[in-house]
Amino acid sequence: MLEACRLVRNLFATAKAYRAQRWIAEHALVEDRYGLVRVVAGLDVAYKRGRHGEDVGVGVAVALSYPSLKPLACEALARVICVPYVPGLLAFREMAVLAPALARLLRRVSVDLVLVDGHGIAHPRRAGIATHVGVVFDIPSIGVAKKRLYGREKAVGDKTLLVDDGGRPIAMIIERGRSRIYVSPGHRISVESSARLVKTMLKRGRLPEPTRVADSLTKSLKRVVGEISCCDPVSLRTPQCGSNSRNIFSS
DNA sequence: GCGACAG
DNA sequence: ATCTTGTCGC
Repeated sequence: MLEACRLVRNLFATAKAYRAQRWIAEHALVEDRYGLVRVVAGLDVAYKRGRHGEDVGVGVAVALSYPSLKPLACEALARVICVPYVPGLLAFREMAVLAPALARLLRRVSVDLVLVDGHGIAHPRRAGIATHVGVVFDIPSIGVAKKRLYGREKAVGDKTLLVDDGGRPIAMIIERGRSRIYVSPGHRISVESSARLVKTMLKRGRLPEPTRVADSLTKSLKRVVGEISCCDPVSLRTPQCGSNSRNIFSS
């Protein structure tokens, strides 16, 4: 079983991944094509080491009301991840858990916007994980990253942007004290709107609420995930959210 | 050849 | 991302 994963690892073709990303980028819309925002989803993945050295990914998709930012629903699952982390190819490693989680969340709630942990078009091929999610689901998405991957900084007025080789804006840097986050469009939204919306979701800590809650849930859930031997997704019991118990999401 | 390099 | 000891401060 471990050999099977090793095989997949070796077969992973960077060239084909690049082709797929060029396709994703071609289909990404960096304009404001979203409606009234009532529900925002946060996506994140955490990892734990399996008994035999495999990576087990725990993916979470949580829906929050907007602008009140109260948890409404959450879907989570875990599975063995055979794709290695390669800078620029993060989506191929995390989509395996994020896609099923988001798909199931969308079955329960009508989501207007998705915040993904990672970059959107602030990527060497304009196809960061937030763009993958946005294009694949054809849903407005924004990438929120803690570190830069691509692009050079450029001060414009009182703001700092990230621009590509052609000088085109690809992300906005939002600074809070000594820390900063990189906000870039994933799909169906502009750089300006991405930054404006994310700012309205900054509550406590460094990340916007949907991302912070997803991150918190992901870390809590991985502690209660048992051994997973196959690559098939395993559903995770999710904390009840909404009316009565939103306390679980506090931390 | 030498850095840079999301999570 | 994950691992991981000690330390600073409310």
